[in-house]
Amino acid sequence: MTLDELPTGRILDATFFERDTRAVARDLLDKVLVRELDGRLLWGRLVEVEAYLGPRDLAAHSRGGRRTARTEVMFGGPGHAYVYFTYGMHWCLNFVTREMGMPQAVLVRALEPGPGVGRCGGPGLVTRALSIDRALNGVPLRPPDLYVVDDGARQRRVFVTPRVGVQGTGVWEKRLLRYVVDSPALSRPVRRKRVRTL
DNA sequence: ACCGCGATGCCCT
DNA sequence: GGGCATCGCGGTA
Repeated sequence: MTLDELPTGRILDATFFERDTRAVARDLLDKVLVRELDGRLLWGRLVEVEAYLGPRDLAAHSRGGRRTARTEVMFGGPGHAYVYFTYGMHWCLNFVTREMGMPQAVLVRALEPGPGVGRCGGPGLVTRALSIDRALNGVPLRPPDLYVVDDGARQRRVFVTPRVGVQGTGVWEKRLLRYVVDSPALSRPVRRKRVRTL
């Protein structure tokens, strides 16, 4: 087996995503995100994600049950991509979780990049490296565009921290909803003092 | 190491 | 008009 072979295995389907969002986030770590584009395969191993818990989560786009053109795909059921634009230049990729009508999601923050894939140490870098933009908003997480594979790799120890860039939301900015495994590809390194094991 | 800030455009209880 | 689930650079140390 060569290093540039795509890891193969079971593709995670909607039943995987139709669960507690924190459990989905944790279980996604060390799975492989695959992007197919013009017959090319771009992939990376998930090492950093965040859970966004819907209407009551003041840091979520769907806080207060906001249902707008932007948030609409989060209401559409599990196993779809939610892609949004921020800071005038970055796209961010999420996986929609929970049953239809429950607007929750997991934000993809970092990957260990596969061969030929650029740095993925941050949500804007992930989408740039994998050519993900608004064209993928709402697509189902299955071939031929975008999907997640369980290649059987054993999951490393999981750490939890507060979410990045979440401020001014009271208790929500302290909650441990960022899930990481210790990897050089993280957007911010695991610092023992600020991290708990899950 | 940390901190500040500019870029840039979309969203909007 | 104000804020934003970001990034990279430049300054100070």
